[in-house]
Amino acid sequence: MPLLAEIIVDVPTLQTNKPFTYIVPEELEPIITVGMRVVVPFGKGSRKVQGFVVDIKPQKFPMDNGIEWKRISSLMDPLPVLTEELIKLGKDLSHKTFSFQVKMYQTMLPAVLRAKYNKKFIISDEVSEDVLWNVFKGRNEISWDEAEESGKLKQLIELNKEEKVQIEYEVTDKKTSKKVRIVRPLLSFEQYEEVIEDLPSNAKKQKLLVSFLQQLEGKTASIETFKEQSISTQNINTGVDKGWCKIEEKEVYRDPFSDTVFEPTVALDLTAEQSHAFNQINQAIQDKRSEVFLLKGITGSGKTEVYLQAIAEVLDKGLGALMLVPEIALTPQMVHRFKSRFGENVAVLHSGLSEGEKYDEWRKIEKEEAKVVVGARSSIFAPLKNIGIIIIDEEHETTYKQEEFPKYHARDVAIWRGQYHKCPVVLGSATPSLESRARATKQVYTLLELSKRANNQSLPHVRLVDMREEAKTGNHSTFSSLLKEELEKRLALNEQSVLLLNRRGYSSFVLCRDCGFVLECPNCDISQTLHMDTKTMKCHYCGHEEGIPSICPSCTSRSIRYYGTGTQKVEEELQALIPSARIIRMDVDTTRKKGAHERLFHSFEKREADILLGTQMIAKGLDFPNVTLVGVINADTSLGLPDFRSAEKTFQLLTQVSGRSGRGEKKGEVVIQSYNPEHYAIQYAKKHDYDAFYKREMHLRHLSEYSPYYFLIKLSVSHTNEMTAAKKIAEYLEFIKPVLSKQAIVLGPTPRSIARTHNRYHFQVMIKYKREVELEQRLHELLQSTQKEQAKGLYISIDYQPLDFI
DNA sequence: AGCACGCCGACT
DNA sequence: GTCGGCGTGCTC
Repeated sequence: MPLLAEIIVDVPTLQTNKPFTYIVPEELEPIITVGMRVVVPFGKGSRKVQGFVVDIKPQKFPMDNGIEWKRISSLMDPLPVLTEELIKLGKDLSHKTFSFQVKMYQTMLPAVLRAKYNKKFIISDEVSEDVLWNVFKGRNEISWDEAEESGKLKQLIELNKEEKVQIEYEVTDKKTSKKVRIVRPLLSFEQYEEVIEDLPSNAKKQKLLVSFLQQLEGKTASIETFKEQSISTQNINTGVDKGWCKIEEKEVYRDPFSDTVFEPTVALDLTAEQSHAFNQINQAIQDKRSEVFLLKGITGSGKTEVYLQAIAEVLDKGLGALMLVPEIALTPQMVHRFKSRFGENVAVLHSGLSEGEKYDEWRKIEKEEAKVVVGARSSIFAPLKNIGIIIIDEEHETTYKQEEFPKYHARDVAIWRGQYHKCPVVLGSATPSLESRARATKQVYTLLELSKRANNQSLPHVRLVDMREEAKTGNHSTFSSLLKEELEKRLALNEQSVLLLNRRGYSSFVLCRDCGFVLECPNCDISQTLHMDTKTMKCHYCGHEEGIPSICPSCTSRSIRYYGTGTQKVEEELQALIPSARIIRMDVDTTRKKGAHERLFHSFEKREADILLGTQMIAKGLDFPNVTLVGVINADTSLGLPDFRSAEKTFQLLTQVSGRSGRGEKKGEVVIQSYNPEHYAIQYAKKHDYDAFYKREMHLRHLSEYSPYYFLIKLSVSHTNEMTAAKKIAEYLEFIKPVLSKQAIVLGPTPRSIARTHNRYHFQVMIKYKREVELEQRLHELLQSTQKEQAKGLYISIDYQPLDFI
């Protein structure tokens, strides 16, 4: 009985976002498996496209509803690249995130497995001598691109109509494996003995070769090792000719860490708190329970050691472990700790690797050669077959939500996979997101707390500097006298300092230099953004607009102006202020090159500099024992963002960066400069009081009806014509409104902050809601019913639980 | 996405 | 009269 395969084709449109049925050719029947990539003919011209096999079933009836099935052309993989789990996950996620199923599968796989399409012309009938030589250059095929370049495209299309040449579609991928050439000895020890005896005495190189082959005792060795013995490839070739050995190709993995030595480490003794957390997690591992834990541990409390020991338990049971970090390039120390503890069993996936390196790491996981995966967001799709634990470190980080389509959140995926594998999910953070903390209060998650630092060192002492006061005393520089003094003190003591330049988002807003006032929207309680194009202040939520104030509405001062600072400028100022200081600057400019992060961090670690000056990227999980001072140059920038999470983000950032101080023997200090030192986010960060901040912020979120009390959906529309875009979004809103309950709150429609990009006008609507049973379905209907308009240049996008509003 | 079918304007 | 414009609809 013939087999049928259900296939998701690589045609990202709504109409094709479902499986298509194909006949499995007889010769493929024994090898085809669900999860493989295939090449299938698709559409009128039966052009070849890539597809994913999502189901295989026997053909029960000759042809059920009059559809004539086509046959699969070929397989692209010898083994499946997607597991049944990932196929199901991709389907669920595409629905949840309003994106196409193929796109989901493509994001799950390394980029080299993405299809590459080639169009080419093939001679199928006799052609004239002129065509053969001038168009095809003597060959019997020519690629579309080549034909286009040489200007022969028209002629070829003509020939195609005459059926003299055919157009063919080729599907390939960029997959490459790195191969090394190895030498295999072919004779026995005794036989080599004889060969040596028979060699003429002047054949020195050959003698060397034969005795080396003899030493190998039948094992293979790379050509490189022969070269080390000063045996050239040519010498080996002579050996091949004489039948002493042969050259073979062997696949090797590109190892991005090949030149790093990892000293093995053993489990450390756990503190009482750590043990308690570990036992709870371990219980879930042993019971195979899909419990979600929120591990809230202050900076330096040893969360990583708890992760490591939990993973060790998982490995003991023969299962795999998945560990997510915000961005590996920024946390080389974390990778180091994992490699040191679990050695070869660790696969690392992050954006700093080349496509080939990523593919090799991915294959190690697929072949179950590595059971511990450490990586950034997309590693949540690692093809581990039996997962025993999933950990998301720094769970509050926004990098876990992908900003492009498909807009998935790694935390949601983690929980999905945790349920599938019946394993615990651990969300770790010193400053959990309000959403997660609230879920812990409602006992959806289990809260585990680490309130003491592992080295028993107390948290650093934090001092606030009121920059308004500083200005009054005539100091208009970026550095307060206290911060300058403290920096000089560290220099004298030969201790190190970390300076944070807060540039989150660097959205422009106005701030009063005398009283710290930031202009807020009267309707939305978030700061308004400066728009130089229209010379107005705008609210990104509701579209409220007003003039740029020239006098501070709060204190009538004239010092109200645009606020922002660049790293390079600060570095120059700092160097002028303390000429003897050795400074490392870390920002997008100095870290653009591959491996630059590691190099700079390493240099700082070796004490080649006194001060590490950088943006957000220096705030995360770094552990430098010699750092005793952390300075925050401008705590306010992140407060001024037009985002209801700006206080939360500021609190998190200040807490994270403060935690970099005093991790060694010596006690740490923190100096925070601010124009708003009385702001609760800054005050609670100073006191290291997460719980108080949480209570206060939850109260405010409740009052202003934001997350976690309300969910959010963002609908955006864009068009080259401003009127069309505006009209359409209003129309779509009218379509959605009837299914909304009275509880739902609609904000907008409003033009987007950068209202026009790429000559398109953008409008958006936010819907805040608690429970809307029909909303998701209605939005899918909206996408379905607007296909014609979408084809005509109207873009519609839906962002489920967006993290930003800009 | 890409290809065919189909119904209106300027041409051998 | 036709060649070809791209609007519309479908792809196992």
